[in-house]
Amino acid sequence: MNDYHNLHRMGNRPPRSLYKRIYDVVRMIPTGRVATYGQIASIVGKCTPRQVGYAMAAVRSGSDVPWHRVINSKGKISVRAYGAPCAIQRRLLETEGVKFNANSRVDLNKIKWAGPIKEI
DNA sequence: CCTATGACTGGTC
DNA sequence: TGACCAGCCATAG
Repeated sequence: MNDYHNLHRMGNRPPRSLYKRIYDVVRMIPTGRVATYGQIASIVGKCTPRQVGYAMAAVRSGSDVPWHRVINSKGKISVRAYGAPCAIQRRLLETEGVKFNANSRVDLNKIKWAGPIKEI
C-alpha cells in the first residue's frame, strides 16, 4: 500500500492505464511547486522515472495535466530529444513564481512538492 | 515476438 | 560540479 493507493481508498478506483495513474498524480502538484520524475514514480508505485518521462512526452497540448511542474532530480528542466529543454516549460513555471538560478536550476529544497497527504 | 528508443536516476570518478 | 554508465521497462514499429 502506498500513498497513491491511500488517495484512492475512499471509493475511488485507480484508473487502469499506467499513464492515467501518472497523470492523476501530476495533477495533484500545486501551483508554484515542482516534483521530480522519480518522486512521481514512487508515489504511483510499480513505476520508474523513465515511464514518467515517457508519459509526460505523451501529454497532448490542451491537457489539464500540469506537465511543466515535473523536472529532473537535479532541479533542472530535462533536455528533450531534439537536444534542448522546452523553453515554454520554464516560462510556465516562472509565471507561477518559480525562481531559477544562474544555472537554470530551481531550489528543490524550497519548492519541491511534499507529496500527497499521508494517512487519510 | 524482437529491437530500438527515451522529458530518468544514483553511483563512481 | 560535471561527465559517464548501467539499469530501467512501457511503447512503437
